[in-house]
Amino acid sequence: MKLSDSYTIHMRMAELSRASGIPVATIKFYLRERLLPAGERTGPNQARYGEEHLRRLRLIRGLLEVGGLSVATARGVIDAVDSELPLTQSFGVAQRAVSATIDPADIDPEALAGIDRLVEGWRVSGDNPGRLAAAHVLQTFESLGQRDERNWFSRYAAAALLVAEADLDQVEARGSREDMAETVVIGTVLGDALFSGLRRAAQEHVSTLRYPVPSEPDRTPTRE
Amino acid sequence: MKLSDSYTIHMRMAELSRASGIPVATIKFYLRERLLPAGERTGPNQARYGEEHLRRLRLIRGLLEVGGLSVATARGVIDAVDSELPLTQSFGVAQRAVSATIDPADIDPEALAGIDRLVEGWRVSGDNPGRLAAAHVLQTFESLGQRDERNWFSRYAAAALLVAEADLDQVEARGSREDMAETVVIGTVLGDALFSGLRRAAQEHVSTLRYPVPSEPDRTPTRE
DNA sequence: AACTATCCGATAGCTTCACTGTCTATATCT
DNA sequence: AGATATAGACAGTGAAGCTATCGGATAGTT
Repeated sequence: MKLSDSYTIHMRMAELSRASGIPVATIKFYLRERLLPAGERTGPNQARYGEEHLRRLRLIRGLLEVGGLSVATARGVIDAVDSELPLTQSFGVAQRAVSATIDPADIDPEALAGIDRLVEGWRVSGDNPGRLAAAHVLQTFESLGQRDERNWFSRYAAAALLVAEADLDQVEARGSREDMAETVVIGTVLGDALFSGLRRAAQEHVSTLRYPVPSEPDRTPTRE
Repeated sequence: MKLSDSYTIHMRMAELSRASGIPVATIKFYLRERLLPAGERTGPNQARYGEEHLRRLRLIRGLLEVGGLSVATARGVIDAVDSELPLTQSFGVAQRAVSATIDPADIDPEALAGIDRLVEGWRVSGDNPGRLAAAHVLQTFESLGQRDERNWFSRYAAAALLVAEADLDQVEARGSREDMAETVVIGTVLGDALFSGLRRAAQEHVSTLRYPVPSEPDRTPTRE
């Protein structure tokens, strides 16, 4: 059992389960749902799994757990990684996957115009899912009486541009098309989560800087 | 119908439903779940609802639909708005609400250290939910073989700082404590969604700039 | 006062989702 | 040979977010 970790060329179901920490029944479920490709058949009711299945399982868990995707959505994303699509289309698929499908009809045209003003000069197509999603959020903000003070929203746009540039740089740093496609998908799905986490950490930081807690006996600058 | 919009001091259930676009059964459900406060009682089985209920319903739908919160989580967030907590604590509640509760035990200490390196110099407490969430994402990135190229992650951190400053500015621009608390909560929950949308629009923009589509007969710079 | 529409609150039911468990006929390990 | 494991089919489970129905009371109209 110790051995198998070093050269996991072939695994049977039980070992794949142990190695991934995912119950057998769940792996079978992912197989049924075509999230995980079938193993290499060695008989009518036998199959072997390899390193790639382990890797794929980690991707699946990442998309579901961290990215919060549904199984159906994750399948779409995974298909995009596997397909031979050009990179730009991989972006599109990944973006559509993480965006809730919004009917452009029930978005206030004024909110849409508001977003377009924010991203003035950007080359964004009309049906970009991010644009629609952002307009939907803007509409919600406004219906809740949150007005845009001190360029709140345009500072979001500026930050989003920085992140998008970082994303593209990261993608370019990968070698093959497959690696790039994988980075596009992982980056699109997990990047949202990473940013959210960092943003919340930054909120505490900025908040502590601006409103120091007076009573506390001089906290240390960082954690714990 | 047109009239009632102007002075909706008192509404009965049916009108609240019509005005909000939410089915009566669903409103009752929200009442049961204590997302929506009970109306003003006028008898043992009668109640009136006002402007504030309409407003609250919009908040609920925003949290659930746009923010993707669960009903249970939304209740926590709403309680935070209603409570008399100091602002700093409202942030904490809102942050905890949007972050999946992560057991610090099953986060690789190295991933945690990785995040701490990214946010070097920030005043972030050890149990900040964003810090843990970010570490979890980092760990997932690494398990998927995504290495940090060209300062990918630290550029996220820089952008997060920009956004957090914008957030705090927006909060300060509100007048009363209640308004500030509300902005904290709405901003924390919906801000994630707004950023994600803008990021995806920015991705298309940057991607189009870097890899212009050659065949297309010279697209116009912006939408449709 | 009668009649109809609506209300509240309780409870049960529905649908989707992501698993989880059971079963059978085979296959593999020892 | 006999214990254990496997693929695949299928039924079951539990949570979540509504949705529908009912009984008794009230509101508004006539």
